[in-house]
Amino acid sequence: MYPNGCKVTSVSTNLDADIPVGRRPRNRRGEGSRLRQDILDAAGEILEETGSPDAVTLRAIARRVGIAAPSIYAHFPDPEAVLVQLLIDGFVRLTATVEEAMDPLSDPVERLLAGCRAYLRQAASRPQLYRILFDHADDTPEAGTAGALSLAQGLRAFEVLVGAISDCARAGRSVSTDPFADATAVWVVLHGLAILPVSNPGFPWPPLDQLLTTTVTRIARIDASTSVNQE
Amino acid sequence: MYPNGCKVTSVSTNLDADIPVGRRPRNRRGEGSRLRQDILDAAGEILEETGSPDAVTLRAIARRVGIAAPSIYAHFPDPEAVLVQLLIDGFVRLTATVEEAMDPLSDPVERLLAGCRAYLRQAASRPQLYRILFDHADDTPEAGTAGALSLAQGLRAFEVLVGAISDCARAGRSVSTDPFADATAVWVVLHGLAILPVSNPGFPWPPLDQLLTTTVTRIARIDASTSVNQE
DNA sequence: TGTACATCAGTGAACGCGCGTTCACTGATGTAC
DNA sequence: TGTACATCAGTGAACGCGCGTTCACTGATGTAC
Repeated sequence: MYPNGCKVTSVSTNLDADIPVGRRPRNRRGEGSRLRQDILDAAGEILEETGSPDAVTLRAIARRVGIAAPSIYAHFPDPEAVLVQLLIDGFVRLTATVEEAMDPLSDPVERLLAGCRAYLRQAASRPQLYRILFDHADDTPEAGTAGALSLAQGLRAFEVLVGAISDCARAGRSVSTDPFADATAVWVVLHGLAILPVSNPGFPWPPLDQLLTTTVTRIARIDASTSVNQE
Repeated sequence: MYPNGCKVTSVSTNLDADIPVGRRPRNRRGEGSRLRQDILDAAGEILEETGSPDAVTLRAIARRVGIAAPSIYAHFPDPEAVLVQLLIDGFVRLTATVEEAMDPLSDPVERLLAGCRAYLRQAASRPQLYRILFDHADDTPEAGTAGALSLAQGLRAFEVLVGAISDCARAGRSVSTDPFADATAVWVVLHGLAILPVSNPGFPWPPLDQLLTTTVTRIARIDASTSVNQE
């Protein structure tokens, strides 16, 4: 929140309800864009704490960052734009994490499973953001900007998944005859595993990593004898 | 909206912005509880149209039903209670639909698949309600009341699913050794299939019913030769 | 090296809006006599 | 059969709140001379 590490020495008189604790030290000249990242961080925190995009208001962000609400207009045209940027960043991070996890591996089965695990790890790191990434219908206000990009990003990541299953089949490790349909099923499982344990913590979940491995292995029709992490 | 079928003859002067179109004819004595259902119906419509529980406000409901906002207090203590009732009803309907679809069938594989199809059909009939049923984290305000009930209802429906897979195994139609874990995986798939096609209509989905059948068959380890709807 | 000044980064007061909630009320419906 | 009256089903005005957005402003930072 205070990236330059300054302590706020003078205690705020706190007359304005919008600025409850201390005040953020102003940025040096040319460092105004730091506030932009602080705004995004604060918005992300609010989103994870409340789980509701509607709670990400200009004034809530301003309170958290320690600035006056109108200061946000210097960096974003309106609160919707903050949310859109949050979604875009989330999508980019998700696909980047999956690709980085798969890239260094050569064994096709391990590549597939590593990508799936990375997907769930990234989703779990910001569960509410992940949920909103996929749950909003496409006709939602933010779909115009973020929706188009998310589809493009998602399709790119999806091709990696299809490729991984194709590689398994080519290597004789899978008997899949329709890698695209099987990749779709894998994605469906990933989404369910990313959402349900978060929203239903009271359910007696079996070990999730084993559930993932077993299920993906069966869906992608990977020969049990050739895989390491078998049930 | 006008359950007794009366037409509103006098056009409202529309001075109050909360009552834009006509006015609802008042109920006869003893029929006050009709308004309760009208309120729930209106709230459900708002939820499906906006996709946001925050949009289900007292005043939005009142506008849609054609009453003054305070009239709702005669039937619900606050807007949260309307939403909670909506979620409870949704959960009851979901589990009832699944059980009704499975009940008349004797073949264990067909029972399992029919239950899964009924689950998706019911979810698709009110996609936003379904989403909110499962997506809200348990620490959300409405979790106190609806969360507990939803867990109980959900576990009951889940036992039906576990039983169906066990039946398949007992009948020699499945080689599943862990029906509980397999039922969990099937639920994960059902949730993904209920959510993703709605939120990502732009994705090139393969035929969903075939995707469901294939995936559930593989997860529950049902022998391909004994099942009818095989790929 | 000192000083006037432009600019950058952000402030504070104000507005109108929709919201939840309260309160006293109204007028049609049914009932007791 | 007629009439006074209790009750039911809902109204309308008002309040305080948090919100998005606007506007004129301020004061520290750096720069030109």
